[in-house]
Amino acid sequence: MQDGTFTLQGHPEVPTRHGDVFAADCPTRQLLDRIGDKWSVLILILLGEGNLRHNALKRRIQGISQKMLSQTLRSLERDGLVTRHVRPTVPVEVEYRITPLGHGLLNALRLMIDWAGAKMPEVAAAQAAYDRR
Amino acid sequence: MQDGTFTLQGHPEVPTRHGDVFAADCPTRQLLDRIGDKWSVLILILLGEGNLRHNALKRRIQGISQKMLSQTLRSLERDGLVTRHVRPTVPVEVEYRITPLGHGLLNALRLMIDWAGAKMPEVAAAQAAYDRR
DNA sequence: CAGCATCCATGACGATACTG
DNA sequence: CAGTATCGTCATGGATGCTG
Repeated sequence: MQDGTFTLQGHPEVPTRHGDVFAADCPTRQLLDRIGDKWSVLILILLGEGNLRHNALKRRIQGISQKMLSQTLRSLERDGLVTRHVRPTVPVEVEYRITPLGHGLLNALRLMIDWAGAKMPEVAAAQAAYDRR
Repeated sequence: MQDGTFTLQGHPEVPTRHGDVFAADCPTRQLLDRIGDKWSVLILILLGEGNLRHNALKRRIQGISQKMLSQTLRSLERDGLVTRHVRPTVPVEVEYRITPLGHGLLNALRLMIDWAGAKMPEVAAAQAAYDRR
């Protein structure tokens, strides 16, 4: 395990040897840099349910601009999380599919997504309490 | 479950009723808005290992500015994920602790963090392949 | 030690217009 | 239909200096 890497398997004991660097190349930070944006996870979730074409995605994700959809899809494709399939009809038909790697990520996100659904109200309550002091 | 909420428990079947809105108030999006920033998760991980004072955190997280550390800690405190404890010594001593809510989130992130450690190299490889075409 | 205030650079994102 | 190009706006975050 290189410096700046941590896996957080156990708990307190064995501080997982992240030296004291917690470097920018820490994988968790790299991942968050990619999926921490406004649309990536949403797109992954939708593609996890089935292949979709550009416009279908656009319709499902209300509020996304055409530019951000393209940009995010490219980024996901570049990261090997989705693939792009063109059928040379007229006009062209482009379908996006999630890759096994992308599906693995989606699985890893599942707990987080469920936690959000269950606990964000508590977070909102904490915020309200904080703000009202 | 309100519109725009999804939990992704099962899989394809039962598309989890997110209408077609996928609204901005979807809890996952809200959560990502908060932890998708540059430092929140890192701080949570460190505090998950034990209480730490301001400067201790600063030393552990190389590269964080004083401003961002303060700002992120406030945000986490506001969200009920960490608490701030002041000892009125001279000079003051401020310790930050993770809350049960924060610990729950950390648990929910564990899979994601582990995935990052295991699979980010694959992502990097995919990127390299994409860029070299 | 802990932390706020200020200034500034960068980039994320949205709106709009145009192309194969 | 599936994009690219361009422009403007705004938020994020870094650097610096000051305070109790």
